[in-house]
Amino acid sequence: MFSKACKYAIKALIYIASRSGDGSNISLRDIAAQIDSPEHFTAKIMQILSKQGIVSSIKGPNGGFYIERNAPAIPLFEVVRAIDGVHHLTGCGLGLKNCSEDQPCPIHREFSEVRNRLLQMLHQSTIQQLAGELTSGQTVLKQMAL
Amino acid sequence: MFSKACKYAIKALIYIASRSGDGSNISLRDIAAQIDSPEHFTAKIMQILSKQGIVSSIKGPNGGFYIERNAPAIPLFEVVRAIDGVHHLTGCGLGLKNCSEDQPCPIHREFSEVRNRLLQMLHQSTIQQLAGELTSGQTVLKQMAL
DNA sequence: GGAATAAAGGATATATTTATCTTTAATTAA
DNA sequence: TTAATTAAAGATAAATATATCCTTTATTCC
Repeated sequence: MFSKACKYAIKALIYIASRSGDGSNISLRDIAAQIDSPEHFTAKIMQILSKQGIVSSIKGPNGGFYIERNAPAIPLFEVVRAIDGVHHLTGCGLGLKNCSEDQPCPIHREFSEVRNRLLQMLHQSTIQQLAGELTSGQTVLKQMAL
Repeated sequence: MFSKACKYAIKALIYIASRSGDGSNISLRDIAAQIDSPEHFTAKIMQILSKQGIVSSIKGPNGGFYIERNAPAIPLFEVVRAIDGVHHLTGCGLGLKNCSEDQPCPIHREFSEVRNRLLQMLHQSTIQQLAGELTSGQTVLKQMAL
């Protein structure tokens, strides 16, 4: 559904949000350790998120990434859009160039319904809300390896 | 959502089903032309579908692929399973190894709901039903290029 | 100013997916 | 039996996604 890069991005942002607000910055190393991701690859993803203004960063000692406490909530949709783009969220399920009500692909109707659900979910769920559930221990970002 | 290979598979099967039943076999070249796919890549996909018993084939002149007219309906789920596997339909949305109600990832609940919808859709929609809609002109398998 | 820290950026490597090319095997028809 | 046709199979290439490594830039602390 989401690329690995996008999964890392979502997890990283939730972790940062769960630790941000007290003025401390979260280092890449910390992020990668907490979400169980390859550090350098995660760095690339953070750079994209940073350029897009989804996350802020500071260089140097005690530097790292952060999200302003009173920043507007970030819908998951924004993250997916930044990393995976919107095509797979809006394009034809079977890859037709101009699939529409007018000239629908064989799964147009059925697929639209499912994907509208997904879009609705991505717009409703925010990083901050999910970070809250992480902080309260209702959810986890990684698990023991087998 | 689906890999390119899977999209080709779905389109190919719908086309074959829409033309099968009168005893004629559909050649690879015909399929690739009708669904606008790379012929040799499509061949690989058809080989997988053939090995899995989802489609039948005959070599030689007048040979090709076919689906028995009175064969049991093929749910889309079977096709996706054969080509993309089930992991992305059942695994954790964020890639956790043992995501569950017990130890849920941050998007577990929201994602499960969406994906159950998708699974429901994949189980309900069948190649034969979609082929019928193609035959009756309600849907199309390809469109003019830009 | 110099050393240490941490993100940014660039270059490269690996893995996977997608695509193409060539050969082989099976079948048909003449 | 030979030639033609078509799927199957194997090998290779190209494109993309994932991952790693090295250098540069900004900042902090001493």
